[in-house]
Amino acid sequence: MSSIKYAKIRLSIVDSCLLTRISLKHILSTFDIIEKIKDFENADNFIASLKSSHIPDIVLMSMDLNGINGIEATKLIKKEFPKVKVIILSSNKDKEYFIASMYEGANAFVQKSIDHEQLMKIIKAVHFGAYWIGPDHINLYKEAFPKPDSYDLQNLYKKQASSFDLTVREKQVLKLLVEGKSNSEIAKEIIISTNTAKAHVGNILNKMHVTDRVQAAVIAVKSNII
Amino acid sequence: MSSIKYAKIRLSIVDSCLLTRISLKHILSTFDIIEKIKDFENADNFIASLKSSHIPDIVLMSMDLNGINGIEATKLIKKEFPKVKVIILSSNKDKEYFIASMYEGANAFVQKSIDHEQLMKIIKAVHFGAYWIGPDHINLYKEAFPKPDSYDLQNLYKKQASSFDLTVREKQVLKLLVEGKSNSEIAKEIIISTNTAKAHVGNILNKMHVTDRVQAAVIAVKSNII
DNA sequence: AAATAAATCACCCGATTGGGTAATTATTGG
DNA sequence: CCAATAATTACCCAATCGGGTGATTTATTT
Repeated sequence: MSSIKYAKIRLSIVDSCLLTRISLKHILSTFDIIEKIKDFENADNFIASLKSSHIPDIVLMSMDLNGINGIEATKLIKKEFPKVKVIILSSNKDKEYFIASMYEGANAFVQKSIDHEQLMKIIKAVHFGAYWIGPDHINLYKEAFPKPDSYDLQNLYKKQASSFDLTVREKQVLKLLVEGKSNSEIAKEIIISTNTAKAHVGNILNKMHVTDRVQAAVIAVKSNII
Repeated sequence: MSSIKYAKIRLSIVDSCLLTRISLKHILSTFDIIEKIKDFENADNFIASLKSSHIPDIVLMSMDLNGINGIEATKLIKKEFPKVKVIILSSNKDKEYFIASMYEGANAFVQKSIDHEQLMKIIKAVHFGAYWIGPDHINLYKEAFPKPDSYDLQNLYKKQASSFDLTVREKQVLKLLVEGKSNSEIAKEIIISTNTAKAHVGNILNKMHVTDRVQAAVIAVKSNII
């Protein structure tokens, strides 16, 4: 069987609870893919250690920590040591924890309730470059990406503005309208008369099938017609 | 060494190009983790095959196909057969392809330029449940998630509405305002007088530090104060 | 050359808005 | 219990808005 060779993995563990650190270290050290494991009781110490020398491939980072928490730690780590993969371990599956962790570039968001074999698989997948998102968060993950406007590969995210057939000038006016400018302010900005600005806005409302500028602005913002 | 055991993987390949299908099938079949490989020249045939019987664990789906494309196919597959993992193979690294694929629930978005060993690793990681996002798209991935408003675990996504200190009633009015309703329509909707609606709107404008309802609506939409 | 569309401006009119000021009634937190 | 806040309404006023209708100029297309 053509088995995949994994390079040895240098691991660090950051958790405020000593017993957790000891246990995790013990059980993970039985996998000889793991080269060495260092542990830290808080993120500050861990980050300080990165600066002095030993940079691990992966860090298992608990969410609740004394000092800076797992999310902020992820941000700092990814900023200065982007090669370090971060696996967030959370006992809380609060979706906001997940979303914020992902925003900061975490490679995995893992419930502490999983067993060590699963964790090991996740560590390997992450080491290879994968992201791991638990079943509880898959929907959030999907929703994080915008829905395509069509399934035509050429027009996946074709702005709806063009489907409204707004002219160049009208898009320009719409943009100012979205900024909350009045007709006369719009007029001043692009050097036309207030009457013309008014005419443009009227045409925009017609084309967008709405009856007032607030609706036009909301649709413009929601559908990214900048 | 405590090696991870992978269950055999049933694979399908969907690509319009016969040569690609043959070559891929040939090279992947040298990995005996792969149980059997079926191939299809378009997504319609593949999806039809799912309905008749043989459901694979993973499908390698080309983006450009005759008939429905890889993205739409992903949508249909995930809707009816959510257990099937979809790996999108694209020769084009257009970010819109990536984003749309991810929205539809693809498990990996892979450039066709990778080699078979890497592909195999990705297949394994995906089979376990991981997501794989290539280095070209990591930034897009990060940006897909909203930035936290703070690093306090209790207030990661505290809506800015509360920083505007809008009352419950005001938020209710703001919501209707965002829908493009006039003061009198708002009044009818929540059964208050037009004067009261007007007063609420005035207070909202003050609290949000804007001078007209369009700006309030735009800020509300952009900052998710629904 | 003719037709079409985009951009420009004017004038009218009734409805709506935003900014004040002021007052009444809960409700709630010290 | 008292002060503060929220929610309610009224009235006034100037400015703005949205809906018409109509007209001119300049490109672009046919």
